[in-house]
Amino acid sequence: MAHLIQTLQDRLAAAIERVAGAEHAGTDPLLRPSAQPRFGDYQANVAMSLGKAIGTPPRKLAEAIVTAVSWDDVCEKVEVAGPGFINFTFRTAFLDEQLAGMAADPRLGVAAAASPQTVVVDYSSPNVAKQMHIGHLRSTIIGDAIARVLEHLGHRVIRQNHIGDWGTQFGMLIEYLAQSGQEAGDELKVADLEQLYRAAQQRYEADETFAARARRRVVDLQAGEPTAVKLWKALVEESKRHFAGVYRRLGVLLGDEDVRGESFYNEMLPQVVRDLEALGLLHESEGARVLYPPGFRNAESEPLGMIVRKRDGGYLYATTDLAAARYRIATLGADRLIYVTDSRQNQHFAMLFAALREAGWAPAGVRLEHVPFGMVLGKDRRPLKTRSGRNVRLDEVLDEAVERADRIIARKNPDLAGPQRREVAEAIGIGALKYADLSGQRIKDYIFDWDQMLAFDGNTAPYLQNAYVRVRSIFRKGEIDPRTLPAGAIGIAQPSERDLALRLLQFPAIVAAVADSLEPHRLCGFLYDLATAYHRFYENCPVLSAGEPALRNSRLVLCDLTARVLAGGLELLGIGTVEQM
RNA sequence: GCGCCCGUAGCUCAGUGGACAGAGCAGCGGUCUUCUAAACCGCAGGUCGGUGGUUCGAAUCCACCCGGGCGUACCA
Repeated sequence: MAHLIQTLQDRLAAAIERVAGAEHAGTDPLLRPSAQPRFGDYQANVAMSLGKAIGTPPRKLAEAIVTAVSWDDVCEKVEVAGPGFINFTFRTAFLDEQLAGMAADPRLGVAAAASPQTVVVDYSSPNVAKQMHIGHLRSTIIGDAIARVLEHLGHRVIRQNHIGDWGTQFGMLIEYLAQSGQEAGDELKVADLEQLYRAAQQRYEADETFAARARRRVVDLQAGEPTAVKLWKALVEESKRHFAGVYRRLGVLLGDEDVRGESFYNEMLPQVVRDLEALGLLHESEGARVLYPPGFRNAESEPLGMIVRKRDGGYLYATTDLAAARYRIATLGADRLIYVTDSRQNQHFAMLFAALREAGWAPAGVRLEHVPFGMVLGKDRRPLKTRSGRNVRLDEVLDEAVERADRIIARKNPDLAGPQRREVAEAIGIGALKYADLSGQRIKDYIFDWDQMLAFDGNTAPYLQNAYVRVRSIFRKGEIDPRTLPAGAIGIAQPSERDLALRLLQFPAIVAAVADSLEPHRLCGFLYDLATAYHRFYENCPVLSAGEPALRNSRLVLCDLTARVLAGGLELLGIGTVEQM
């Protein structure tokens, strides 16, 4: 079933073609929700811009568009106003019908993509042998939301957790483990990875003999020497267990099968360089092999290059990223590559994409996208750190989120206790944390503020979760199973019902917009507006005591639809709901 | 220096080239014998960093400037 915006859009396209000719058939009708109720439900602004282009007075063109096709089945009123706005007011019966269709649809009107794509989403990417910290939060949460949305739309989503499991730092870690009696083959038990890392680093800096042995271990590892490899593998395995624990708690859909670390591409690196050589794209600079994508300048305004092979023959992240992208396109069959990393890597990805195009490894049809995001700042507007200046550990952040949520629930709803309260605290705390990260424009830095993210007012997860709870509480109180409701029972009677209906019907378009823009905050904004519309409805429209059975049924269906969109929308963001809070 | 990003109410943030710029918090004032008041309603609060430009129309697009952040090859 075409959703209502699509219906209007299609009809506008037909009208424009009839009035302005086939060459303007594809013109965007500039359909928007109306700025004010007196301008109807939706407005099309196409007449002003198109009128100018084809030399017809906008008002005249608007009137021609209005009379070119019939709107009667959809709109009770179509008016031309001001300089050439076309204002549409839907027929209530049409809205009823649309809502009924949405209510009967398990996908809530969100159609699966007509031509599914293979999309690789690269996100999270923590480092082996280190605790996950606050710096991994945004990539993990935003990337997961994006992957969920694309998957829901029927795309084949391949998650890639590009963990940092390779590099010279493993020399000191291996040497440290070996010296502390860790036997190759033992399962590694490292309670605190961060501590191990620091200890190894300290030793490396203080002890020259140790450092020399550590460097030797790097060579061993690269050569596949069994002891070095075993210890390295043990480190990777322990780290993956740590990551999995954090992901489970965060409700992030990254599993072991999604882990494809830097080491995976090792054996491809020489070939990458050879192929770039063969393409004539590499130049010599101070002993390194360098690719210069056009348009990049360094501090001295000389061409800025990507080093793909160091003077000493080693490879860098640029080489690995090239190999990974090529693998994802050629082997995994990706139509779209998405990288969710902080905005500081903007230039790196711009160069990487330019290089991929230049090498012909990313054909024109493949979409390459960096999804940049800003930093997490403390209230002092400086990057968030602990008092001692260290990175804030993610598991500590999660604990604190749940603790704080638990305290709030204990205060506000003393009836809730025991394991149920714990479960609710988990959903509220983690949800609040994730939502705070998702609800603003991702490119901006955001200020990490417990009180704000856990507030039950404003654009927060608890507010949305509470709106859901309030809906569900109606069904509990009325002892009604929403599945037994007749979906077709909707009959809008009140203005606040109509506002709620229009809001609900936007859901499919919003999900599509998020999939295209990769901006989850749009979905957040929508859910917040929906919850607000529901609360107004809730104030004005008694449900259980609605009197007439038809009205009561209609409102119950509206309630259920609201609950399903709220829960479904939050689910797309990776945030859970609870029945009571 | 060059490049990228940010600048909207006291604070935290929305805002798709369209009609008088919107929320939440904080402030002031209302509304619970009635489905969770964890809510709702109202009042007050703005040279949309600045100056030009494009446009019938600019917070939104362009140029320059002012603030702030980040990047600027042998880490990732």
